Amino acid sequence: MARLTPSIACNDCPIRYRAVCADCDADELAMLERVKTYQTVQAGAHLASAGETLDHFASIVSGCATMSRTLEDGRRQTVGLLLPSDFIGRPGRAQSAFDVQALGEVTICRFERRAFERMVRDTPHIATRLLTMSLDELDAARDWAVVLGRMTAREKLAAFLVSLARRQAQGMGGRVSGGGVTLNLPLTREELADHLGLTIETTSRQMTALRKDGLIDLPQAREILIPDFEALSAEAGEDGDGGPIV
Amino acid sequence: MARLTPSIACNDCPIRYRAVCADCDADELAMLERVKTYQTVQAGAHLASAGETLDHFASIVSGCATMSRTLEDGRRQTVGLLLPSDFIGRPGRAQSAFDVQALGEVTICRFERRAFERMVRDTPHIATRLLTMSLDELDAARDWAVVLGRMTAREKLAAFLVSLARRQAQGMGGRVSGGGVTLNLPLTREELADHLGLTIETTSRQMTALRKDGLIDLPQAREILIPDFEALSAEAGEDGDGGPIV
DNA sequence: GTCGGACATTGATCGAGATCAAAGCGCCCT
DNA sequence: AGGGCGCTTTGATCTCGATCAATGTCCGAC
Repeated sequence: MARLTPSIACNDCPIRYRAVCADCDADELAMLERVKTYQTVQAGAHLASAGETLDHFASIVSGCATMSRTLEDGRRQTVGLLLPSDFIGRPGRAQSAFDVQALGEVTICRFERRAFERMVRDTPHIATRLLTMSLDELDAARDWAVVLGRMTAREKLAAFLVSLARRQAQGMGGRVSGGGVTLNLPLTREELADHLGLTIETTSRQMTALRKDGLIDLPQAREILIPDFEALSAEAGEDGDGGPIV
Repeated sequence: MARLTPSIACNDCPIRYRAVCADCDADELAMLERVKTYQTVQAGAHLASAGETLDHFASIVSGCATMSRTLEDGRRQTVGLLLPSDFIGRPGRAQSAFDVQALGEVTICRFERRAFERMVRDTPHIATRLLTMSLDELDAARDWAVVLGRMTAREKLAAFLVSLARRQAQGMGGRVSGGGVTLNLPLTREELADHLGLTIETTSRQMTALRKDGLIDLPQAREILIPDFEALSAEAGEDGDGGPIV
């Protein structure tokens, strides 16, 4: 499975700015500092809509958002989960290809479009970084296509929990202790189902099945404890190449 | 659905080099011309294997290849179809994330890795172009995830045929005449099934169903005639935003 | 020609997940 | 406390696509 690379993000957001700019002149980013604005939106708010023209880029500071498409008859598929430090917007594209919707309260850091693109143009290594980020997302999207196309409901759920655990551990949003991992599930069962390409009922049933089989514990519906990370990874059909959680 | 942008490709390959380099100094690409080599491989040949370290990039000159992953138990999912002018390899990544396999006889144009990356580094607008290409692929991968996650077998097949028709028309590999479109299907039913996330039997049955419903004609198993492109698009759940075939 | 093998179609049956329906559980509000 | 609402779980049944099995078609080798 793909590993994600640190995103472009702001200096005093609690994010991985240094990683981006270790080899970057402070001056080159000063411009961004001048135009950035913080914004906090409530659960359900649309950060972008498919086809909408955006005048800004953003990175997620806190909270969680989904990228999804809804078909005319109401079927919805989530194509990506955005966590803190993830980037919203596509350099060179004014239009969003998918809906981006806040799950809970979300704080983003916005950059005015023109300023951001000027910086990209004038700072070659930022362009390289953006390319790397895009390729990571591409790998992740294709990995997920394999899950959607060929895995069973149980495997889909296990694969999602494993990947979320890895990302939360990476972003320090989760706790790892003695082989056990605690996950805060930022999605409702419905949002989860939309990501897995399942119905809410099947998702709930598989969650119960994993619990009964001792692979996860559910102190609360939205809090998941993984006692044996390796065991859950095995359910996701991983042969171990995904690496440990930390 | 996503529109693809012309790829990086070689000068005298019958591809869209000019589009790439309209604003490019001939000198900047001369280096590539010196290191490029053509290679023709037979059906089934692996152009890359997941995890394998690649010392080159390539673009497809003729023929067709798939990007896929095979699970340990043999389940396979194709995550992308590579047609002439499509690019193989990921700048900045030495390893391939997926298997790339030739479907029929395939000719590629190879660029030595180091030379290519040097050119990317020294030619900012090439980096921008690569970013654009990656974002196109990202859109395409996410679009396909929606198909895999939420569409019925019939819709999946229709969606694939429509997108293949668009790409072949774009690449002049297909003929458009009086509303009717002829497609050369470069895939066997099995390869098609692996792309659609279905079995070979279901794929075949849906093909027959579309034929019986007059949406396609099948003079031969691998030749598909689309009498009414709009009608087939509608089967794919498109509301018309995908645009016409030409 | 006809043999053999790869590819494709069709039929019969099965089963995972969808659908329809009903509780159960938190939690806020009055 | 009790009512209402959103989220979750569980149960009963149905259906689409998978699976198992057979047959058909094309094409190249001999």
